[in-house]
Amino acid sequence: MFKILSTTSLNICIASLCRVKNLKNAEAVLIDGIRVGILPDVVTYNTLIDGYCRLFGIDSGYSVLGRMMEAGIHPNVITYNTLLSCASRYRLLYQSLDIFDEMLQVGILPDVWSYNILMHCFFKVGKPDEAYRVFKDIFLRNIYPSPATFNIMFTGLCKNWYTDNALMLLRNLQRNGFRPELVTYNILIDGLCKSGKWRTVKGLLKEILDYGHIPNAITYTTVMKCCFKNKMFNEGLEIFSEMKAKGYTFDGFAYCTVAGALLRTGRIEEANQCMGNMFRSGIDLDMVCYNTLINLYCKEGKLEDAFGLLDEVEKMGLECDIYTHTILIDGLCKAGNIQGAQRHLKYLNKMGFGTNLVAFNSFIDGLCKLGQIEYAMQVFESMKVKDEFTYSSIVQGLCSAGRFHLAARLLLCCVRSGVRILRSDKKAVIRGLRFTGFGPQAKKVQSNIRLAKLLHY
DNA sequence: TTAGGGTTAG
Repeated sequence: MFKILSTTSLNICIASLCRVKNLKNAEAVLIDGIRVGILPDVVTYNTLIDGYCRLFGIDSGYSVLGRMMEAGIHPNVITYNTLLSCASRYRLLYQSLDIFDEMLQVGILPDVWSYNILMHCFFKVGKPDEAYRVFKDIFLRNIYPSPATFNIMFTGLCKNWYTDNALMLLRNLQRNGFRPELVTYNILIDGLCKSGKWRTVKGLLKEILDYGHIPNAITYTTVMKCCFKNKMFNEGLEIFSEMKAKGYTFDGFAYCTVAGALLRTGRIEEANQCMGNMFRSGIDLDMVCYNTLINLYCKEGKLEDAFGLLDEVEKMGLECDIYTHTILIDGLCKAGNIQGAQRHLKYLNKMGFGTNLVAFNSFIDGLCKLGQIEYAMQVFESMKVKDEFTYSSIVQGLCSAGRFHLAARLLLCCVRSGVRILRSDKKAVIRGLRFTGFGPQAKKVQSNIRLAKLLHY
């Protein structure tokens, strides 16, 4: 057992308990310490504030701050940054701004971390312009930026689809002597991959080497996923082999990327082999690995195994997430078990996951494929948010039911709102209208779609 | 105290 001899050892002990979310014991250690004359300091309380914030949210963090003040210990910049990062984690922008103000009011000067966290928060809530203002503010106030300042900026720009701006910023900074870290390149490569800018990615991969960086497991996984996305399957699998040879498959990331791509393209047997290799490699499996395994069982039609694994995972104390449940709902729909899927959708809601577009899309698709178009339409109309998947399933469902006019209306509505459609959906509607004797209408739909597309692009 | 890769639907 760890012996508490000083405030430092008290802090180390409390920090390790907070890390494993054991706040009860952390509090007990604090009381024991005080009893034997080892008094807590600002580090002790900052650690506790972080622990409470992570487990129970910002309000409980503030109540620890109250206790801290009662104990006569003054908060410092780290105390406020901890509260700030908690607010940012929950995307509470206005609370973040309040904390920033409060910090100034109590006479604590925000440091580069405070600005970094605030900038990150603006990006998270989809306000890149405001984030950029914070970024500029750092320089205007003569605060020395940290490497994270730039990386948060690049991540935010890429995640908000401003990859061109991110690249321009990189070039500007480089002209002023900025030397990008490997992390910076990984962020940009991921953003560019997701925007389909494969040629620029290739250029950056060369540049990494010019700077003397060695691409790591993250670089490889990012590029491998990009290959799969661009239907460059063999190239992706070659990268996977290279990763194995280099010892970069020490966790589940690469295996799950490969298995996910194989499952999406119907290569079930190969996905099975890939997951088997992951198992045999003896790496620690996390929730994403289990989700991929559950997905594999569902795709193989082994629903019992999928639910059995769900039970096992829960018994192990791992927390199932929105992916787990969506995979299961899709599995149930594909197996024709609509009632089961409906039950699971309700369960999802009960568990506080909120409405999930992907799960509802799976449900609508399941209903359409089973010919329950009336029910599918009811669900469709009740959905506030719809995307290309929702429209695609319902249009195909309506076509299968011979309701081509309604399918055409929805298809047009979809294109007019800027949502892209599959060529197969358009084909099904046009062909259906023609074959049922509505040739002129089919032509009109075709030209309307063309016009809507022109107006949008 | 902040930043990078993997898992869901047509």
